[in-house]
Amino acid sequence: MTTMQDIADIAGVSKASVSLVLNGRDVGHVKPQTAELIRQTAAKLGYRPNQLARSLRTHRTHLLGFIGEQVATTPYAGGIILGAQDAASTYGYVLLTVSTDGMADEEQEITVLKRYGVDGFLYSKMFNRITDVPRSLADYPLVVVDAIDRDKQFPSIEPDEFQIGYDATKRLIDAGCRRIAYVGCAEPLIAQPRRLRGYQTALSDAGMPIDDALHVDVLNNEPALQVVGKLFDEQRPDGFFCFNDARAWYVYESAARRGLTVGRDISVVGVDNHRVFAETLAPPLTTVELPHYEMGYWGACRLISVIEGHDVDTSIWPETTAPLPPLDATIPATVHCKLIEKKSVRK
Amino acid sequence: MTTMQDIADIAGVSKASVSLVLNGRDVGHVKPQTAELIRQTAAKLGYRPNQLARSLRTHRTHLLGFIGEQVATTPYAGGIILGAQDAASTYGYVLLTVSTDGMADEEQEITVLKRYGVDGFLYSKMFNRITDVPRSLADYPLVVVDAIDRDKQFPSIEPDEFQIGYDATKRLIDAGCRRIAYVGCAEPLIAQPRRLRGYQTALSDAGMPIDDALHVDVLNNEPALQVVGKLFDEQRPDGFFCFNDARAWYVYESAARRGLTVGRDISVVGVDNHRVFAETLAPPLTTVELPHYEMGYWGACRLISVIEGHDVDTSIWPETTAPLPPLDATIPATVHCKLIEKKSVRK
DNA sequence: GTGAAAGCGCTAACAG
DNA sequence: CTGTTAGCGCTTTCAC
Repeated sequence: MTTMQDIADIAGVSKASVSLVLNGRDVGHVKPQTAELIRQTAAKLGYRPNQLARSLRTHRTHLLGFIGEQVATTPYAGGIILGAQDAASTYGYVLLTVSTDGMADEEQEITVLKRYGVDGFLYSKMFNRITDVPRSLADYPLVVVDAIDRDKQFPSIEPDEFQIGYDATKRLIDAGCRRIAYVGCAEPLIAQPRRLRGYQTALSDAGMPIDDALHVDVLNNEPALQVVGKLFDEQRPDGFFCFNDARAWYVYESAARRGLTVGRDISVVGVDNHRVFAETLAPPLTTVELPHYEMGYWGACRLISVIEGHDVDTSIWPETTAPLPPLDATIPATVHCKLIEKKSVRK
Repeated sequence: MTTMQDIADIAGVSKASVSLVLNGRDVGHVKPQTAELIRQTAAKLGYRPNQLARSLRTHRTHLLGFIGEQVATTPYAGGIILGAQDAASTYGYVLLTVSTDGMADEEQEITVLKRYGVDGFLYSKMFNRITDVPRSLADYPLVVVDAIDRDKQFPSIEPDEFQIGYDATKRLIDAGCRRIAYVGCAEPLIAQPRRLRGYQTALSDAGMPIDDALHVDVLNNEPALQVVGKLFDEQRPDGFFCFNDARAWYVYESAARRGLTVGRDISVVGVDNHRVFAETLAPPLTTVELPHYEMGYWGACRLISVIEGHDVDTSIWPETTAPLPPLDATIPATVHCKLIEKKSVRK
């Protein structure tokens, strides 16, 4: 393994010069000629910087602690991880991943990550909710992903819930639906009121009335099916926005029991975030897909920008020669969602 | 941040003694009395070892490089990651995760991981195949997960493909099926011949004939549906083992076109590894679930055992007080699969 | 038993 | 401009 000392010896210069040159801080300090010599020697010897030694000195590791959940049971955590990793990789960071799935002790995992000197944390949940960030994380740069911090102490990144409601409803309107129901969630989720407002705004924008009778919020249980059934019988909606796939299931089931065909007699758009639907029903739902990858990506960007004080470190040597993309204040706090067309909406 | 020097100063001993004690190598070197004093001082000061400094000295980081793929699109990578992390965590390691999904440059990611001094690599694929391990990894401890190394140079861990074929076929036999078809994969996959042998062995064990006419291998394309249709018409099977969910789809579709109901007229068991099925069909398949978590878990165990020469490092201080579980040669090379019962098999 | 001292590979002051 | 020096926090001989 070649060290800076080796390079210094062979090039006949000092470690210090080598360090300066290889970290791109040579201009005005090291003669271009010697700098070039150093660079060539480094390349010839196949020098690879020892990140450990560097970190020990600088107190910066370029390590991001990623704390996730439900990593094994949904593909969503994977999406977030991948997005975060792409961003991290772009800016010269790496993810130290831990999952709190089976873990009794989140704190233990946090302690371990701290031991490795992570520069900051990505604290990620699998659906948008208000969460308590462990106090042990308070001193670190941290970004909450797919959730928000109860104390609003840390920046967070969430899906654009309003837009979800708006887009889905718009799609139903475009499909020709005249009586569009909102099948929501009776639990106190962040997303619920926001999606509802999106739904209502889409209706208003289209000059359609907002009829409270078309709005039901249900839990994930037996009575839910009756409530939705009643909605079918009393209101006869021709379009449904479903808060998630569990809610979509009630709509599909109710439709089936009434001899109605989804995609012909009624149209359904739902948000796919619990994977129940995809595994249970056919044909698949027209879906508003939650932007997990994007949240991971922008979450990591924001974290890095916090860590670096909005100044990207360009001293990643020698693999990265291209300048890093600028990382500035244009990082979004909410992310739009894609609408995935399937067969459940009339053309 | 408390360092060993701080402890030494306060306890009135030397750094060396502190190091010995806190790493559990004090017996016979440090007087029990001073050892106790050191431990108490450390606890009082809330000492946390600096893993970076330790690693710089020892050339051991307790970092495992995890190289995965399809992290964002399937829940399977997540399963492997979680399993690997659980094992890692148990033995005092952490996962440094990178995914090669969108990556043009796997090598770049590898270089980065090396810079952090990972002790070894988990090289993971998302379905069992023969893979080339990047040459740049050759000098490191490495375990291939859910694949095998073409050069058989590295240990690997795979699903027990024979058992998959055997269990699935056994299930169909138990369900009363008399003519069980094998709908396989015409691509050259490792799993194909092994599952086929499992299928054949299960039939033999049950005293049933092996009829080649009941065995078709298809690609994932249009003709496949015709081949399976022909199988239905000419052989009239009453049970189907499907290589994966894509193959299961051909069976479901063919059945539907002939007015046959899965779970009543015919029974179907399949291996769920491409998620196509789950998103496309109802009712869900009776499934042989691939043991992703387990492969991750045992893969990490094997890697750690290679790294440590079958001797687990117990110097994880101070959080881990309980002795680590023994890590020995009982690590499996193949992992059994769970059979998940759904509605597609007659009782 | 215990402590002093020499580094691991790198960065950052400070001389020259 | 360039080299010397002093560590970052820890482990590990090797004297005492």
